Amino acid sequence: MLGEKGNSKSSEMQKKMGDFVAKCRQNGLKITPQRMAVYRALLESKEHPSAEMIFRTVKEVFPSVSLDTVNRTLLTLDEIGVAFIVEGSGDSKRYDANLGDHQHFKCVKCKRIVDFHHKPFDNIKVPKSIGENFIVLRKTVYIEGICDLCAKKQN
Amino acid sequence: MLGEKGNSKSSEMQKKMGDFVAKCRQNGLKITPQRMAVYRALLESKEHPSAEMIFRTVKEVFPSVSLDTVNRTLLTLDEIGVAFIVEGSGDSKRYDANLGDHQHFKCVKCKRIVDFHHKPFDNIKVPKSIGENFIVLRKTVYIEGICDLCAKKQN
DNA sequence: TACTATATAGTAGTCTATCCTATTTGTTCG
DNA sequence: CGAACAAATAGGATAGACTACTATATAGTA
Repeated sequence: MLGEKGNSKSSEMQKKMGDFVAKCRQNGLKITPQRMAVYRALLESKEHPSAEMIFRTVKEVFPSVSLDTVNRTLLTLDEIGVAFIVEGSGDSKRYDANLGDHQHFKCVKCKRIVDFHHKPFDNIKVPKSIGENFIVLRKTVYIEGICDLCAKKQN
Repeated sequence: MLGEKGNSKSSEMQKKMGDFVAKCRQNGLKITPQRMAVYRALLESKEHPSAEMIFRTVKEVFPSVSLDTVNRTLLTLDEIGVAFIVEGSGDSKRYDANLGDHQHFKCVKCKRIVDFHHKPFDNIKVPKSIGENFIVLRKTVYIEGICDLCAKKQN
């Protein structure tokens, strides 16, 4: 990309990288150049990249980096809380023939999807910034967590 | 969901199958036994099954059915509006390092994810039925649709 | 019954993500 | 500063989800 970043942006970045190093140490994680590069690539991306996209970016600095490293690192970022997996992404397609109003809770462990129905969630108002520019097909409240069965297993 | 009467189930099912046949004819789709079996399997499932789960069920009636047929059929069900793909499922993992409050709009065509921030969505109250039984990790308003760029392309 | 467009089975291929193992590298501690 | 150990990595193998392809079969119809 052309165009140098302004000084404020660059120092902002430096602060975040510093915080990241601290967070890694807190969690007993080693500071490897690959890990730093993955986090930096994610920070600099304005999209919400997939592992593959990050992989391509990091490869420019570390031609020998493996996709597995990128995947592992991204999961680590999620685990230590400096990044997260965008809601709902990453699992196989699931189907629903119940056309009535309802919402879904999804267990991040066992991938079970549980229906619930909370009337206030049935008709959410779409903010102007979205409604004016995009065609909205669906809007829903989506809850993720750990279901009762998986919670029991952990104890 | 709660509140389903056992004795009315079979006639309820017959009605839905009849509606389905009508919907197929409306859309010029042939009534094949495989298609009926896939829809029936989806209707009867209380989970939100994946193609693989439906495949296993249908295979009990049609041992020779192929996974491809199940996949195609499920997509068809989505297209004619008698079923749908649970929000957010089916795409590759996407990452986000922005920890501030915000929500996501996802384009179903190009998979682009656009941030927006609508303050009323920041602190959604979880209904008791969920909060009491499950560990809630994330709750968010999730909007799906077609983005401006993809909408242009279609014209 | 015969025709035609659609649907299907079976297989191959693609894409995503994880697993495995030998090797390398941070970090700690002497 | 240098050795030792645990953690991380590269690269290839593997698994799973989905799509593409093609020859065959079938539903709808005239």
